[in-house]
Amino acid sequence: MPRSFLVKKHFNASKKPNYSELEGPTVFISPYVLKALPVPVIPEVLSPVSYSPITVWTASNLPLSPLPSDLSPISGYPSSLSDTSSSKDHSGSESPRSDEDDRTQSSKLSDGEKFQCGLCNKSYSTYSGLVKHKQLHCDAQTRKSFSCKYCEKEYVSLGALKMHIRTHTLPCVCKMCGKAFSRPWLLQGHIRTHTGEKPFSCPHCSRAFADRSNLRAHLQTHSDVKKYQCKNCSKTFSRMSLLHKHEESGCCVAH
DNA sequence: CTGGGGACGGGGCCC
DNA sequence: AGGGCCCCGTCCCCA
Repeated sequence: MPRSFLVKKHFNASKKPNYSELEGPTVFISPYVLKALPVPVIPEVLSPVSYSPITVWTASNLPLSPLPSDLSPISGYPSSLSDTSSSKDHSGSESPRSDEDDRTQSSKLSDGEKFQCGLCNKSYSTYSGLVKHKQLHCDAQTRKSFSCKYCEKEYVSLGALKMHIRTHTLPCVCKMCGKAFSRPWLLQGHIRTHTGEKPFSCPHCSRAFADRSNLRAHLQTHSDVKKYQCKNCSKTFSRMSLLHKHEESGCCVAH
């Protein structure tokens, strides 16, 4: 499954966004453009978008700290522990349990890791580490998700939601054509379409590409056995889209 | 119709 | 915690 589809899409994905209709803070990030253009550049600091007070979670109203009392696992636990949380957080996938179960499970473990998440069994040396984990992952999961106010997408973590919201606000604007992008590096890639810069060269031929993904796809054309293979006829393709076309056309085997 | 290139989206990882 | 980058992917267009 493509990672882009880890979230539900409720709109026609084939439509490209109408950038001009989307509003939000803008930031111009390309030093190249800054140097090249006589146009006045106003680098605005990317600030949180002000959202209307509705019930869905957004980047600005997420219950980061403290959690609502009905969600907070804090009661009954020491609050003065330093935050020396253990290894990186990891989203669990087990079946949800109640908050009370969580508190019961968040009990003392071994010497190094004393607090355990009741949902994914991940352990932390401090209670605050456990709280941070639960806020960003497991509590979010048991509460379904963080929902975007601009669309109906849902995310299991705050960071993912924040990143997604940028796809609505599109804060990175090309000074040459006005096109807007969600992330600075997307804008940088776009600027190469203006400058003609192609920093990604094929080691097998003289071609160069502005986009690393396009080079990767191109490299497939040099391979005898390509990455995407038809299950029916074993024919291989350089791109998944070509494989899909092949399969949809009926392949060479009757279904 | 097929294969390939161009442009771009988005989640995850790393610093 | 946030930004940059990587990787994987899609869509559109054209030869």
